[in-house]
Amino acid sequence: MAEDGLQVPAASVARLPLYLRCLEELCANGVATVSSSRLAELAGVNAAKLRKDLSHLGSYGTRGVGYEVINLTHEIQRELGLDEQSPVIVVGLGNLGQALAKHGGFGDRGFPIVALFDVQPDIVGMQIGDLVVAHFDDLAGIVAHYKARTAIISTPADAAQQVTDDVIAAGITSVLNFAPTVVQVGEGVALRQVDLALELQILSYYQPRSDSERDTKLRLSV
Amino acid sequence: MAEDGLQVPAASVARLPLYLRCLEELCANGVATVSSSRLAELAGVNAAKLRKDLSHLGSYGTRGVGYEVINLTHEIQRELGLDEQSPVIVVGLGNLGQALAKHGGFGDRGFPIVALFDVQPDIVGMQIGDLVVAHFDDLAGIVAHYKARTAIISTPADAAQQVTDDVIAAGITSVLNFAPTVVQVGEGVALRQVDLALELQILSYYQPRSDSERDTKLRLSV
DNA sequence: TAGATTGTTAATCGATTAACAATC
DNA sequence: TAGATTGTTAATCGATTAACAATC
Repeated sequence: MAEDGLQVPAASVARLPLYLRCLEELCANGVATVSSSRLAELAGVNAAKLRKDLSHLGSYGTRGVGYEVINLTHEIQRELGLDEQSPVIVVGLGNLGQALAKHGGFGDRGFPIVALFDVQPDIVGMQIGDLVVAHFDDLAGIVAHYKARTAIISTPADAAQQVTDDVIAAGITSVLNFAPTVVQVGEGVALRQVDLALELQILSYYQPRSDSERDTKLRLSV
Repeated sequence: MAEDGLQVPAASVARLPLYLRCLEELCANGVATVSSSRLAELAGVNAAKLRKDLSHLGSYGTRGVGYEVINLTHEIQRELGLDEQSPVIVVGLGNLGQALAKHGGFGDRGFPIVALFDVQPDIVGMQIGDLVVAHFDDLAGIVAHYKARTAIISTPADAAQQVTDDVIAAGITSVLNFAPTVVQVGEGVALRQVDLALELQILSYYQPRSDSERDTKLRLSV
């Protein structure tokens, strides 16, 4: 139960947004009630794991029936702290940063992008979507004005640590780093790192290879 | 030892590209030898974990000395199957797809993007970087021509499953899905899914909150 | 009631980490 | 040799899953 102050295990926390996405799709399709086995199928996970994950939030299902879609949606949103909108800033407006800034998926899910920052003279002042890129020197005032707590870092690797330090100094407490380098943050700051090329390198290991001396790791479907 | 055909644990596989990135940075800085504790520090992981991960590849360190940077780089590349370039296709050239297509980081790390596909009349024919967007109807021939085995899916959610099925039918065996929906693949196909907004929702849980009835989960640094 | 499905238990599995013998 | 660091052991920790009593 959330009221107990018990932590939800990290592996469960990482799956809750996935369930949320599936629930929202069910809701959009007019489905009112869903069983753990059906929701697990949609999310691509084991049904027992899903029930275990949900049990950390409390008992919101009905035995013999399932979960009420709208109710469970709200409980997961509450647990994740998605009750209110969280303004987000983006630092580094190269190709990826521009795409992230124009990407509607953040605002749709409670994370409106409110400000963009760069230092390049040819990028500062550029209009991207509804926003104009500000100079990184103006960070502190703008972050304070919007009460932004979350930053997306999409700078080159060699700038990422300094930018991270600076946004934290300006009041940011959640950092999503897309720069291909490890950044360090102190306690009290939440951090996730996404490296797009790294994902392809992980996939490479599982790619069936016949040319190598190693046995094929996955068989093609029968 | 890789020659034994023993599988490297999934958690270790997911970290090997991270070590690789750190090693390449060390190499660029002219560092010839590195200890597990230094490399672990750069990668942001525990040193014992790093040594355990590397032990699955074989014994490539020297006690009392450390690891030779170039040698270890090659061993990790070999283990991941990064010996040769892997041509990649991108399907769905919206904001994100365009950014991924222009993103130099893939080609730099052995994954040159060789073809782009969409179905929208205003996108097919568009030049993005060095490439022109092809129609998805021409998928099979182009995949065969480039011998592409890896696909990046950046379509809307409602198209992702059909696109995934089609690229697999065309010969793709590794799929990196950015569409915000779960896609299912059969055996013999490797799959990873990245949902950008989902990362922000996970961060939200760990964001210190004083307004909630729940205790703050992380303290601000002392 | 009978059928269905949750919430939880307990067993298993896999990942992490400190410690240290091996050894350069 | 003495100091340093790997590779591995073993203990611990956390995650997964099948099974089923509880119960709608």
